[in-house]
Parts: sequence; structure tokens; C-alpha cells
Amino acid sequence: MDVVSPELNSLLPDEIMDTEEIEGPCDDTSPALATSTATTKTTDSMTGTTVSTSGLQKLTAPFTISPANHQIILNKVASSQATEAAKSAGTPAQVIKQEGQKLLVTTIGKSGQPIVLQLPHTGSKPGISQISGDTKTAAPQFKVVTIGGRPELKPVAGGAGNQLTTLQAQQLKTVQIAKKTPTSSAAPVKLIITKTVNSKGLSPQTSSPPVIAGRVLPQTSPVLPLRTITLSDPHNTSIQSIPGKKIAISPLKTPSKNIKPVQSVTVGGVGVSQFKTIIPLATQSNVQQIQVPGSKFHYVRLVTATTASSTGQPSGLSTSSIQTAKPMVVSSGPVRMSVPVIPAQTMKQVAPKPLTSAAQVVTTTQTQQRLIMPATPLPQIQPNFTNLPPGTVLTPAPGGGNVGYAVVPAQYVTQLQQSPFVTLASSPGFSASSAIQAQSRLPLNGLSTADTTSRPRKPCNCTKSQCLKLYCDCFANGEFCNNCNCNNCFNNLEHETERLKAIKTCLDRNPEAFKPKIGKGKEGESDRRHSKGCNCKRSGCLKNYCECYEAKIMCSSICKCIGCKNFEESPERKTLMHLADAAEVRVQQQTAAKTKLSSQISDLLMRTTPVNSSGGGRLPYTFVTKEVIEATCECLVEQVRKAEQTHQSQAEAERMILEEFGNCLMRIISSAAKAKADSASIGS
DNA sequence: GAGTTTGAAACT
DNA sequence: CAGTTTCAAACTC
Repeated sequence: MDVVSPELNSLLPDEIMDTEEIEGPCDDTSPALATSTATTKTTDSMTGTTVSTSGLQKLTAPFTISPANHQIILNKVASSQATEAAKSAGTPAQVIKQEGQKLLVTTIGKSGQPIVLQLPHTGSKPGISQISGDTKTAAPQFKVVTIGGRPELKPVAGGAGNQLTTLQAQQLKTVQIAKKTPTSSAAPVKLIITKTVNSKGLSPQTSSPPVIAGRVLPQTSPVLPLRTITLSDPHNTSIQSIPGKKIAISPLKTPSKNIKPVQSVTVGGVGVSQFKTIIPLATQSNVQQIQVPGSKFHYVRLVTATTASSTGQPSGLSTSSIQTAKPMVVSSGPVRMSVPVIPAQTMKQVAPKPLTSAAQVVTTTQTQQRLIMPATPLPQIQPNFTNLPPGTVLTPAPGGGNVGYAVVPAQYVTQLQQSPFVTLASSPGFSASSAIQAQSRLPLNGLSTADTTSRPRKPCNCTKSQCLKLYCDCFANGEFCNNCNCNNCFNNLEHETERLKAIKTCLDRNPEAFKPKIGKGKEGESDRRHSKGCNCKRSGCLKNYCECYEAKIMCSSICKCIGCKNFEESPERKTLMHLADAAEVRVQQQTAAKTKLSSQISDLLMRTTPVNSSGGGRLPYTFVTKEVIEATCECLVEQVRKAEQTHQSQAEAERMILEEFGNCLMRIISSAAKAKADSASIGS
């Protein structure tokens, strides 16, 4: 079992736990958010998005999705209070009154289509869903939730815009939140929450193809409209974690005997590439996985915090006052997760669920877990998070309670999700690591690397560093190696121990080693600048050797470069920029011309194919006579003249010539086809 | 594709 | 902290 010992854990920055100390502008979209106490705020420096988490001592955890800022807040709320909270949020809320866990999903703002989902106790009546599974399971089991890339959600169960009845709520075993397709923005988003009762992991769910217990499905597949979040509760065997014990780092690396039903939450994005993943490790038996496509957050971390929340309450609703504010905490008994999600671009925030109930009864005071997913570029927001690269898993320090940290590269988990995750969780003998590594070579969610990330990362070629030093871009970016050409790579879960050690070494050397190098400068300075500045001597800072130039930013006062030409007024820089721009434009034009020509040719071939087939042969090449060639050349030359007369750029001239050539080809082929058709008709 | 150059990271 | 070495990416041929 690969875990981080408490010793190593203790070496890591303490600030991990200090999320509540983080200050940042509060971009609340609802009054409810503004009234919370003991909140945790995280702010995306790039976007200003604010994620707030409710106080840990509260049990309520509204889940809200704000179209305005792409925030998703998930909180468990008391039923009556949920309504209030939703009202305060400016939109009607749908509340399901029922004992047990309640999940309020509501939107703030435009959509005005709040969704309230209730997660009944395990002991509650079996749902109508075929996947409800074994009702004997004591603990509530849930977990696959996929939310469409758009925050706008419309309730499906119980009718759109209508409040769900208690019965409906009880029957609400399956909710689908379909990703809203870009083309049909008006299409309602389905929300499917599947309650899975994985009794001993032997109850595969077959009724709802998109929803598979314990498995997160690929999110960006164009043929898979539905985004699903599967909430599968681990068996209620032991929710209580044992302080001091090591915690499985990830389901992937978890030894077979520790593999438990996996809780996973996936939030689908619309055409988004980068998937961020959270793998909270609540307890020994509780492995949770959260994936949020379309966001930029990179890390997943579990943060524990002692709370005053009452334990032993299955739902926790009876004792908790409504926590209207900045709720990003999903609480459920002993395990509480706070999931601030601050995507750099889409700014979606998700707070997944929690579950539990069964085992909560035992203890009086328990530590709770919060899951925090900071966006990758969040130096100012949660600087502490960036100190830990993804993949880091921390076990609770001695006496620290059931605290677990997991920082996992989203893409890595995304790959995992493509793998038979259920199998991983249910098959003791399965080599998770091997499977993971195999999967890591696959494109993300069926998309190429270039398609899946706004920050395409080149594969590394490390040979000596084992990809465990900052020389390796993958490692430096806090990512596992994926599709790389490296040799003897240790930057993977198979070598988690070494990796963690390397991470620690790097952090010892430089606590900010894993922070983005490009961040905001001082007040009044440029928005972006290198955190340390470059030290170039020979490149003039006008080659990609220079980190400033590579990041397309100007050198600043903190740079120690010699002979720098990377400043605003630098003629060399301007020339370079112009050349680069021109080259880019040219490439684009050529690409466009090629595409057009290609389409024209293919279109022509399509049209002439019937003729050819009817004629039973190819077009006579003899049509390309000397006269035809000359005429074609004249046409092309004419285009050159035209381009010169109109003072077209070279790129444009090339485009015109290419286009004319395409037209000539079309005419030749058409004539040939026509002649052949005519001859065929005459012959018959 | 091989070899060179370059500068960050690592080391002393 | 400065100097040196190592390393992998960028670049050149």
C-alpha cells in the first residue's frame, strides 16, 4: 500500500489545513452565501472566482450552481432551511422533505431552475430505479454525479420546475445531469443521481447505462451526452477512520484488500479539455473520487477539521442550523468534504457529497474531512495548496484523527476513470497500478492531448532525472507523466513513495517549487510576470530558452538577464513578434486554403463518383492535355497578376492561386465526367 | 536525427 | 550565496 506516513505528512506545509485563513474577495451570488460563518474562501486569481465553503461545524451544505460565475455549491441542507436558502439565493428551491441526507441542487441566477435532490438513508424505501440495488445495505450509498458543463440545470425528476414530492424524492434513485450541448443551449439538462447499493460490490447496475456505480464515465465523449455522477457509498462497515493509520492514497494504488467501493463525482464540462480530479480519502474504507471536467483545478486534497457537528446523526439535519452562506461543504456525518473548485476558465465549483450515516453513531466528536480542489494557477488564492503537487497523499499525523490528503492530477484520474474502475474496486487481485499506467498512455477522454487541455503539455524526454526533478516539466507542473518519452520514469503512482520523497525534497529546497512561475506582479505592474525572473545570458531573452519569453511575457525588474531584448520597446522583440504573427497568419491561411481545396475536391469526387461507377471506370486522364495544362497555367498566372495588382500579401496570393487551381481541377474533372457520361449514353 | 546551445535546477 | 555541474528543452544543421 502506498501511503504517506504520518512522518512525511508532518513535513508538509501546515497551511494545508488553514484554508479558512485564506482571504479573498467574495463573489457571492446569493445572500445566503454572504451570511455564512466560518467560511473558507478561495479565489481564482485569474478569474476572480470565489469559492466559499461553509463552516465546518455546520451540517448543512447547499449545492448551488450559479450560471453567473459558474459556481456550483453543494451542501446538505435541512429541508425547510433549504427552501429558505434557495429563496435567499434568488431562485425558488426545490426541497425534498425526507429524513436522511438531502441534497439541494439549485441554481442561482438566470436559469432559475433549482434542483433539489434528496439522498435517502440507506434504510429508506427502495427506489424505483433498477439500480437501487440491495436495500439491505444500511449506509446510504451514492455517488456518481455528473453535471453538465453548464451551470444551468433543470430538474428532471418530478417534472421540470416542480417541487418534488416526498414520494418522488424517495424514489429518486437516479438523476442525470446531462451536459448541455453547445448547440442546443435551450435543451434542458438532465440530472441523474443514482443511488447505488453496492452490496458487497456484487450488485452491478445495469439499468442505467450512463450511470455505473463506482465508476466515472468519460465525460467529453461527443456520443455520450449524459454526464453522470455516481455516488456509491462504501459499505457501511466502518466509516470511522482510525487516527494514525495510513490511508489509502488512491483507489488506483490501493491494495486489493483495501479497495472499496469508490465514491466518485464527475462534473462534465462542455467541450472542455482539462479534467481535474479529486480523490478524497476519507477513511480506510472510503475512497472518493471527483472529477470535474472543464475546470482548471488540478489538485484534490482532503482537509480535516474538527467540527462541532453532531455525530451519530444519520442525516445531521435535525441538529444543524441552515448554513446558508458560502456553502461549499458537503457534510455528512463524520466525513465532511469541502470542495472549492476554482477552474481557471469555466469557474465551476462543485462540492460533492458525502454520505454516510451508518457508522456515524459511534463517536462523539469526530474530525471531518474537507476536500479542496484548488485550480492549478492559484498561487494567491490557496498558495498552500500549490505547494503540494498532485499525486501527493498524506496520511493523518499521529493523533491527527482521520485526516487524509490526496492531491491527484486530474488527468491522471481521468485516465483512470476510463479504465474499468469498477473492476479495480471490486477485484481484489487486480493490479491497479498497472492498469493505471496502461491507461495513462491513452488520450484523455478520447481526446487528444491538444484537444483536452488549454495548456497542452509536451511529453517529456527525461532520461536521467527519473522525472522526479524539476527538470522534468511533467513533474514540475505537478503532473504524472503521460504519453511521455521518458526513460526510467518514476513520476507515476507505481513509484509513489519515491515521488513523494522527491516532492518533499523539492519543497524543502524551494517551498514554492510547484507554484506557477508566471503570476501576477506587484501592484501597478504587468498582470503577468515571472515569479523569479530569468537569468538569461546569451539568448537575449528572445528565445524559448528564456522562461519569460516562453511564457510570452516581458522581462521584469526582477530578471537578472544579460543583454535582454525582451522588453516593450525592443525592436528585436517587435520584429520577432511580427514575424511570429505573420507566420501564424500564414499558417492559418494556408490551412484554410487547403481545407477548402480539399473539401472542393472531395465534393467533386463525391459528385463524379456515380458517373464513374455508372461508366465503370476512371475518368480519362487524356483530358489533361497540353492545352488543358496551358489553360490551367494561364488561369493560375492570371491569379498571380491579380494578386500583384491588388497588392495582396504572399500568403493571400498563394491562397488565391491554390483556389484557382482547385477550380481548374474541378472544371477538368467535371468535363471529363460529363464527356464520359455522354459517351456512355451514346454507346448504349 | 544528431549535435549544439542554453538556462534552470541541482549540487558543492 | 556564489560557483559549478547536471539536465532536458530549444535550437541548428
